[in-house]
Amino acid sequence: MKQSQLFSKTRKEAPKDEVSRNAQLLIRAGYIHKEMAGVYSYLPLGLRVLNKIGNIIREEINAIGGQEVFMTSLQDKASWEKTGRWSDTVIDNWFKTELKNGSEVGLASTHEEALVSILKNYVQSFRDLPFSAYQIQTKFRNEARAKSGIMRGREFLMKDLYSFSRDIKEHDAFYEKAKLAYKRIYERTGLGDRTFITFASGGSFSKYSHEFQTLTSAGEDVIYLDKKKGIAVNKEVFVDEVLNELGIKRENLVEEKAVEVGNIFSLGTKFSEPLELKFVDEKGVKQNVIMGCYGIGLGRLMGAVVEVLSDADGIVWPDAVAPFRVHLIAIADKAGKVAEEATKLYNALTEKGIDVLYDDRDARPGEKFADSDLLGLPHRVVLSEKTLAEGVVEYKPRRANAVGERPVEKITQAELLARLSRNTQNEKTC
RNA sequence: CGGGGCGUGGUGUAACGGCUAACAUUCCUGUUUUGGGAACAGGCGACUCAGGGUUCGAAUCCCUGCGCCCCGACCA
Repeated sequence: MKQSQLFSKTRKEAPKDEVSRNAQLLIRAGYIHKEMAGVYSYLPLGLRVLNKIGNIIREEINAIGGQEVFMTSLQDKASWEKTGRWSDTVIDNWFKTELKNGSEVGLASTHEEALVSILKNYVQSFRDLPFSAYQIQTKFRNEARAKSGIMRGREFLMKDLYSFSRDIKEHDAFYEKAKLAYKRIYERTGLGDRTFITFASGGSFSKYSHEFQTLTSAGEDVIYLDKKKGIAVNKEVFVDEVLNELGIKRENLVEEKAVEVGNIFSLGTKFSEPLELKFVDEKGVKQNVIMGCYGIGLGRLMGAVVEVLSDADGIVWPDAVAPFRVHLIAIADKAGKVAEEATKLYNALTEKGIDVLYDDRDARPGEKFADSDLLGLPHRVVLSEKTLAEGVVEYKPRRANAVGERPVEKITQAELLARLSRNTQNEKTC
């Protein structure tokens, strides 16, 4: 992509009403647009990040057998009444609206009812189980107070996975697989070393649910982390009884602020029973299906990455989620030779399947570098009269640096290509 | 939903109740310039969130509504 064509623009100042770091940086860098409180549009750069995150999630969920579906946002009142969740006192953040004929519909905040209703047509026998389905879809939640930029909105993309098992043993096995898939997702999106599985309150069916909490001061949750064991306890279940049960010692815990970037939950028969999702077992006996649900908010995950991976100059995207991997910057000369060479390199990289944002704008170097830091693409390559004369390119990784520190390497184009393709391979195997 | 704060060009700010609402930035034109947000010249862009009221006169004071932000509660 040539930056001169990009539908986006950077700005020096963030809107004054935007306080959260993630929204400030993402707006300044032109990734998102705020439509109203808690409601954000994604511009081309932001959408690319969202799609990369979505695809990582897809790969990992597909790998444990999840099948992708796409359900509706408009929800039928009847099935929600059966589970007792239509009431505004039970779910206080409903968005509801009306059809022309006067009947009420809801805007989905989650999809247990919807998917179970579908499955009644497809699950009859023990032979139809186990299986799991997921989607990446817009959720609507009428939050009393939106905040934290894209980390807590009223409309947001969520990956929601639902599992359907014959018995608890089968459910538990899948639940453990889901845990591992989640772990890989956070590793691949760059949050691995500061994201911890966290025990949180469960429900009527299981004592605990598990959250994935990423340490950041921007988070809303308080957790108690055992760094050695790599597990944590949410404040909501932080009592001696729980600690004893989990074999965690109070003195090994540190209190941390964190953001919940994922949640997995054993549902038991909470939904299958009222909605009558049953199957006939080997003995011909009708049984309720055992369910689990597993959520990840894509925008929240993206916001968390920005919160955690950014510095004074801007965002520092990990390779796997950056909108483009390479930022190619041409510092133009009068003769136009640099632009010519940069275009060639841009084409060469693009042909190799490497995402490049090519800053071909007629702007001064300072502006280009400042924009580049703000956008946060992981690999910066600079071409100028100087580098042309030396037969090299300048390479600088966009990692968090000390203020004023700008380490630069001079390498040949061949070496650059080799490095970038090496990184691609690492990505695939990790 | 309780408490507090705030609404002025795209963005950030200014303006005693009193001239044509100012400055910076962005944007446009031109000259010059090209390694960390260049300089100069010219220009576009706001009936000051909406509606009412007070006043000779309102961005400014008062009322109502709407919106935004913060703290708290909530987050199935």
